[in-house]
Amino acid sequence: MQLLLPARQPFSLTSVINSHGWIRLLPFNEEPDQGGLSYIHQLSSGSVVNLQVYQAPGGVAVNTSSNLTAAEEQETANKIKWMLGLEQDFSDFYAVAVQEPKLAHVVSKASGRLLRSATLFEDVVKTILTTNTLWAATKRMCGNLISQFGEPLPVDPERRAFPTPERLASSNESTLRMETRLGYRAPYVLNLAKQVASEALDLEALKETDLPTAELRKFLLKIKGVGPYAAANLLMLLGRYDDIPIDSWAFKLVSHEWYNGEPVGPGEVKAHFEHWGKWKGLVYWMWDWSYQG
DNA sequence: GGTAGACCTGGACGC
DNA sequence: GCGTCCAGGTCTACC
Repeated sequence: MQLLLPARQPFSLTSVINSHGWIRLLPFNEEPDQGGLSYIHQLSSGSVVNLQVYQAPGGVAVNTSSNLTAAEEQETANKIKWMLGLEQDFSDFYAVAVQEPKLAHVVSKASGRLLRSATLFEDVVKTILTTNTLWAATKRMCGNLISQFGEPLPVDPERRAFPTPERLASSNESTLRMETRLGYRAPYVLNLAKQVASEALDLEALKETDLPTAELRKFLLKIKGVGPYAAANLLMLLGRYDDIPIDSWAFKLVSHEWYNGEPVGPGEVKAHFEHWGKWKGLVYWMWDWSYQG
């Protein structure tokens, strides 16, 4: 079956897909032939579906691998709206970005939306998996989590959904450490899964919270395994752009852009984006860096 | 609040 | 093939 979902204009599915590396982490997949994406998702009913998303006039078309009940259809629509930021308004950002040549592409490509997972739990776990490691290892760890704990897609059991907090909470640190190869991150992921599964931690509520960004950042920093970089990354995914996810790559970019390759620290990175105010994180993310490493 | 060392994996490199 | 070094953020202990 197919759902048609409107998007606040301007909207570009290609820009969302290319917004960062999430598209290369399972259970996302690119659908290069048709310029879309697919995502294996376990609905709250327990059903596992393949959601194929394509650009359509005024928004996106979502093809599902099986027929959905009315409740499942509504849940799917809500998830896709969140994942693609269909209702996000970037007109204020475009108004300031158009004045900066390094951001000219943002307006012409309708960029700004960042690809999100269906649940904040999945995004927090994936963010933890990006820390202190190389991208190839992040992909491997994420793939291991899904292959070992994710529910299979009935029509193609090789493809699986991201594991639920309940499923991961029923695992143990040794398995996550040694078999899933999460290393020292294993207790962080297990602890997070247990907190979410027991409802001691309601991550989904953070999607709608009106907490000031500083308070939200403090909240995220209380999660074991989430430090300054991970918190800033998650704030970006939550639509809060007044913090910059500063990692070692940020130092290289800023060093090359403004310091002729000389070593820089967090202070220099922040200094170059401070005047962008509430948009500084997005400006950093969308900046037209010529440095490729 | 700031700093040092440990954590863990895998790629690069030298032998 | 083996051993060593290094990169990559966060945690804890300590000052």
